[in-house]
Amino acid sequence: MARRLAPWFAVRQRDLPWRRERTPYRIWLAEILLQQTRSAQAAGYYERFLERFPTVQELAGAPRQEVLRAWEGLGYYARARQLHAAARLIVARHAGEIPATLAGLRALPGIGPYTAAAIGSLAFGLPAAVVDGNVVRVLARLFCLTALPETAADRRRYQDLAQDLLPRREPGRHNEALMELGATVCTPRNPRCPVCPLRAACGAYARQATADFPRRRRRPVVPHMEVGAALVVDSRGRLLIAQRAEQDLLGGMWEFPGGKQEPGETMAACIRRELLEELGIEIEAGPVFCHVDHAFTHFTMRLHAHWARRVRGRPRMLDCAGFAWVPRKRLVDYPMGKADAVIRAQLAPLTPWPPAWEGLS
DNA sequence: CAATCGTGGAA
DNA sequence: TTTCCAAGATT
Repeated sequence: MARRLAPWFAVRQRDLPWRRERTPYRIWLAEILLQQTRSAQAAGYYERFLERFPTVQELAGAPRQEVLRAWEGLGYYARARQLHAAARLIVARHAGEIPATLAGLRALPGIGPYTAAAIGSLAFGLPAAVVDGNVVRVLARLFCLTALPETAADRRRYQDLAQDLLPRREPGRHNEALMELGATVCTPRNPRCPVCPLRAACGAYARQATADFPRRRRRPVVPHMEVGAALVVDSRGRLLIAQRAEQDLLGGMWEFPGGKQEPGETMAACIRRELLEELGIEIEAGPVFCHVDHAFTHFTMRLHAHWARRVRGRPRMLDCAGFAWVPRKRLVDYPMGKADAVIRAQLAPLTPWPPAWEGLS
């Protein structure tokens, strides 16, 4: 298998930014960026991130908000927080060197079984097999495996098989080739079997049953939420934004404050309640500015942005990690999730500013 | 183990 | 239009 894969990869591999100049830091960064993320989307972030944080020392020395800003729009923001925390650990405890052992890598935040094997093999030549979604799909088809990759026991079977198939020569190259095959040939739907270098050995291809492997689990129906957000504008045209708690969804990111609508509650009442709970201020909720539909992995939401003004009280950090009154043009300095970023973008071109909502200023 | 954690592209 | 799922980790 490795003998057929290597020459194919040598010729067919894509030109990706993290394949141009390989250092442990760059390999680490690329692997974190690529977790649950397509290479086409990760590529732009990789280059901008490296330009902003060329070394682990500069990453470690940066404020967390700057790191989140470089990550804005990519999702799974815990990756950015953990990358930053790991960089600080590497500088503080490893003399700025990325650990060169699987155990050392695994001990860093954000590095699990896959990423440890990927960095270990690609950066340090360690004989560790990677098992990602691509590898599972390729192996399931090659060997007609019916094991579902979701459970730990089945996961181990894929891991053991991949380890058995790993050549001693250039294990990193082999790992990369197997993933590349899954990404470009052995795709989830409509695999390009005619050009596959492993076609002759593929059980699923022999049975003409590639669509049956790997088996998949039904995805549960996701709930829907109606969420309100307040565009609280002060007399100088500044907007009130809040920072989400570390452990929450979109942890550490900024948002227009608000929250989930309760049953039987008007959106205006929802927004008033949420700002009282989160920031301890009384507001008056005004007209709708816009709404944004957004789909997360495990729920969908419609975010309703209402104009609002502060009636009583000063903001306090009751149920948030921070707050700020920010001029409209400075909003881009604060990392936001997609839905709030859409609202922010719609605010940007508004004239006049502040908007002429009766009673605003 | 099972749930949680984002976003976007492809079919 | 809807569904699937991507170089997974953490709790």
